[in-house]
Amino acid sequence: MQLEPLTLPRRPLHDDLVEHLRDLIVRGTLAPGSKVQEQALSDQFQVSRTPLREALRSLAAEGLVVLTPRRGATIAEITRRDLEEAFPILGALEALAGELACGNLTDDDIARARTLQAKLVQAHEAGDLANYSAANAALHKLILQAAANPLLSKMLKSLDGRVRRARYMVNISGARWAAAVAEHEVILSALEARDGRKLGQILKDHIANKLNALIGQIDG
Amino acid sequence: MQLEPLTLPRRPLHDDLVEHLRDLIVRGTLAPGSKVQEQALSDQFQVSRTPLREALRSLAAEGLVVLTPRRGATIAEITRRDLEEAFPILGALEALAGELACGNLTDDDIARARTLQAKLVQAHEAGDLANYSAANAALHKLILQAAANPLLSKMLKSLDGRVRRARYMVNISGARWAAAVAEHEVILSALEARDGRKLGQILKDHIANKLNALIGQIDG
DNA sequence: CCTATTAATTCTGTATACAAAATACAGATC
DNA sequence: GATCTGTATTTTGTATACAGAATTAATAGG
Repeated sequence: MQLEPLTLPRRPLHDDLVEHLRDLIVRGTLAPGSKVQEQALSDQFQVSRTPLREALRSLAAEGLVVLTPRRGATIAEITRRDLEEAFPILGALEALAGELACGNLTDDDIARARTLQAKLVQAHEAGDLANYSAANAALHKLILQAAANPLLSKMLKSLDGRVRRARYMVNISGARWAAAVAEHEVILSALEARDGRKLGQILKDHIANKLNALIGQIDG
Repeated sequence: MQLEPLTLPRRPLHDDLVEHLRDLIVRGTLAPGSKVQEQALSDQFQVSRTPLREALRSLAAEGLVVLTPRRGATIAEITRRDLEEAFPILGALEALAGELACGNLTDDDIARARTLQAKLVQAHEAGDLANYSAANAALHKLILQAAANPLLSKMLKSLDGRVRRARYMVNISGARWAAAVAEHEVILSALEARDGRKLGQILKDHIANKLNALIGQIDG
């Protein structure tokens, strides 16, 4: 008899390092622009430089660290220009995800989306940012799953990692929050109508508005 | 007096390896699905395993190789499903590039584009695939430069690497070639009109047609 | 006291070494 | 003859070692 693979927890060290470091970077613990001393970090994590260097290469591919030959690694800065470059791409890909999702959405998906939207509104009214973010993330995940394009999911996740750091730096304004909730209502209606083109356009605008809100806070 | 950095040619080995390996993979010399023995490859390139492994990590991030823990690296397969996932993304991003480009195109850019289009038509009539491809690539590059979004350029380059391998496997049909030339004429007219929305839509369709042509050849 | 040059130190890039896991192989058992 | 089990070999994962470049400290000269 054949047992299930059972996913034994034996994972390479550098994979753990990638996840841990990504978390530290996205959360801002490792500050943008700061130099990464390989020796220091590998000492701190109790590993040798070899797996650490491999992890840094992965993170460099994601754009979270910058590798300069013979000069080592630094945590990638996140400039206004970076955001202005990333957000239109994010918008285009979210729009694509929306369009693709509309072709696959089941009635059950839409019902779940409506439930999440209710939670989102409720969290907003309660001023509960944590639950709002959770519902928001769940909605995005639902759309991505319906889009059924793993490569698209992966690319969006990577892009999101780049810009998420900026959101950790600023706190959402009351006006922007209310506007976002309103936009989500429109998103839901397009979703329920399975109107791919409209959903795509709305998601694109939604992302563009996010960028403007962010930029307004980062520098006048 | 301070001399310019002068871009000394001292590049890390793994960067060279990345480029060389990418070339071998894209051209099909390293066949999809084949296992990559670290020792064997590092012996062949006369380097140690350390830089080779770092190069493999970079290529894994690009999606050209697949790393399985404790089981090593294999050259990524390129399935019909992979193409069906990658092309819509390629289309969305090319469309975005077109839209962005329209906002920045100078008269000189448009003049150069028209010249390239003429070369493209000429090469097609002469049956000169090499020059056609060159003109085609130059046109794409022109649009990307006008789009002025380095991140977008980088992502498109990476995506292109994924699908380019498939194009090395099949040869373009006469009908598809003629259609592509016709589509390029429409692209040019949208570009001359600086009609971003239209250009985006056309580029998207153009990519979708490419996918269909490819799929038709890979399997019926 | 400041600048320029040089020496010392630190850090990266690469090679090698070793441990553990995976694979291949051989013999044993049914 | 096929399958299972234990051993040998190969291969990956990680650590350490060493050479050379980059940075910093130190010293000499103005």
